[in-house]
Amino acid sequence: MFDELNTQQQAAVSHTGSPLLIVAGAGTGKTKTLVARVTRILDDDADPNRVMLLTFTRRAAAEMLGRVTAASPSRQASQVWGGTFHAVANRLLRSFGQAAGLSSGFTVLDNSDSTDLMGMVRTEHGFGERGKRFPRKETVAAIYSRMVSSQAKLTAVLDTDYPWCADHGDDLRTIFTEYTSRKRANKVLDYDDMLLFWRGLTAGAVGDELRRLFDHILIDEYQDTNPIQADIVRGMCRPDTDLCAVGDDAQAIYGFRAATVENMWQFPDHFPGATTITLDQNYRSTMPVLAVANAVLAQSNDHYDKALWSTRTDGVMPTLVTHNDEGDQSRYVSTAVLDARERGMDLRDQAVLFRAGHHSDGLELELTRRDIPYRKYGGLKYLEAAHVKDLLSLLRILDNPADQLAWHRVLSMLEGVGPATLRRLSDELGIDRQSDESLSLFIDGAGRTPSASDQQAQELRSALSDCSSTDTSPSQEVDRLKGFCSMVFPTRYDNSAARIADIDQLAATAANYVNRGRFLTELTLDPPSKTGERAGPPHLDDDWLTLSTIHSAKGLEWRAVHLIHAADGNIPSEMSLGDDIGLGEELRLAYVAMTRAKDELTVNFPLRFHVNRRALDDKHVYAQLSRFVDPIRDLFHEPAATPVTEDEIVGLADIGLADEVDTALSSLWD
DNA sequence: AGTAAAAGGTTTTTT
DNA sequence: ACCTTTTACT
Repeated sequence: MFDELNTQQQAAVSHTGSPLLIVAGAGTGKTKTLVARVTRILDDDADPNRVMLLTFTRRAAAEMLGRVTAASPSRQASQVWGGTFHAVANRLLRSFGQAAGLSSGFTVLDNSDSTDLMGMVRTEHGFGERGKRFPRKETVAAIYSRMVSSQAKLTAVLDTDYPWCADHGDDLRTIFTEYTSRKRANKVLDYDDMLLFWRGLTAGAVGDELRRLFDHILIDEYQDTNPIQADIVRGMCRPDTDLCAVGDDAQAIYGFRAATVENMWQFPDHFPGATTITLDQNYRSTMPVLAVANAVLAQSNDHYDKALWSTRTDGVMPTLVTHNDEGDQSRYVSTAVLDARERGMDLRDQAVLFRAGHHSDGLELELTRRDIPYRKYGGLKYLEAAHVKDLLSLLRILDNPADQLAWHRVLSMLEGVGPATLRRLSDELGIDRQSDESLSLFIDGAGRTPSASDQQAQELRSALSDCSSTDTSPSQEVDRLKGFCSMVFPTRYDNSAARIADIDQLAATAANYVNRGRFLTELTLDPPSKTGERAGPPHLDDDWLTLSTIHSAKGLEWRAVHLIHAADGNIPSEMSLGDDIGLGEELRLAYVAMTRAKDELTVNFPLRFHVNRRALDDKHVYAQLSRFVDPIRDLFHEPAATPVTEDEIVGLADIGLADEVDTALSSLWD
């Protein structure tokens, strides 16, 4: 493995004796180098349990460790502490949390949970009541999170990022105070808490103990860490800890989450004596693709002294295609994907990338019509679907009866329970007082539920009873609770059958776990990405096209990349036009998207797009090509706009059918 | 009074 | 698809 590396990569792998920063441009073999370095460390007889590999997603960690194992299973790479900052934080807090006054049975709140809790507090304090404008709960939660993770004062955050909320500083303070104490009382932690508590532990009494746990710490995607994460890294290092961080400042795209490239730039200051090694030979893409990517980056105000180069000087010019509207774009891309497959590129060698989750809506319809299997990453998560949250809330009250948020959600599922009844029930069950008795009280019949829901309440009580009294596995519990869901879903949701089917899928996922709490935590820290609904069960198709937001595509590569909706306002997003910092990030996003392509890059741009998301009306605007692409059009091949021919629509029987049906219908009243 | 049904308006990116 | 607001029922 070592022999296959270039000189710089080899240096990065074998370096010892001081902290190491690897500055690795896109496609320069960063993963390969990290894998080789972990391998080398284990071959040097390190105890795998004393090696920590922090990555941006759990998938990345699993993949890297898998590759270490593949070379030689005896290395026991699975023992390495691999995962995201949050996943490792969770693991450490379960064992050491007591030192910080944390109950080991805490529940983790995901984003929408914390937003809901924020909303609960907001409503209870009567903010935003009729007439008075007040930031929405999403905004309140976003302000809070930005404040916490950037470690800035509330007033500073309001000034720079939320000037229109500046008037509500005092009310926000009230909400934040209450939100925090509510979290503690409910024994729940939000994402930010996990990092804060980890950092707190390193600074506290058990700090030395923590620092003794690991001899080797490796961190991937260091440019996308926030100040707290940088503190954690410093806090986990002894003077002799072997530290290695890898990053690329040109690919920093998580500024909205308070990540800062300062962490990379200050690495030599934070870790005196640090060595820096730069990787700049790109092994991924052809020169024509890199020429475009480099030209995008060169437009930045920031100075990136990296021009990627490759020995792959052959290759086709990237293509820039202008379409009339989104429909044309969807049809063109679908056809292009199939054409590429005919030329020998499997669907799995191709990806469609876009700025925002909903940008693929139209394309997904077209792919479904043509029976092209796909998987979508990023965008709306399966876990965020209301009915899935319903079921998870049921599991959560079993796991942590102090979880007020989960109780509220569960009780509201009952017919006839609105805000008023909910308040009364909470009182009768002691939910607002975080009584651990709430669950047993409820099971034993406490809490006067409305008569309209007698049957439902009875089923709920008995289901909860079955799941809490006997020694049941998570999947059995999901299965048992499904009965209650089937009673409640039909009145609550439109397509209840499909939603109940989703519960089955959840039961299947649960089958991999023996412990309910663990199941819940892993699900929130590493949510399964939603697959296209028509793509079928994941394992039936062995070849599928990837649809992904640019953010979720980080670190991945495909032979062919189709970038869609490259209009100004989408890339860069119009939300980010306010300041140079935002704009810079959008530019890097475009750069990340383009550097995912190995052989073929196509940039698509629909001239006309609907103002309203669901395109229910015909309101539209004419868009301009992305400002990042327009100045460098000469680096692209631009085919003459070819209208989609009728041939390409063959097989789409419903085109004519819709007219037929409409005619038949109107004949009823004409 | 309190809940349910209907209408209206909104969504960047994610651990 | 979802959340909030409005209106209509009990």
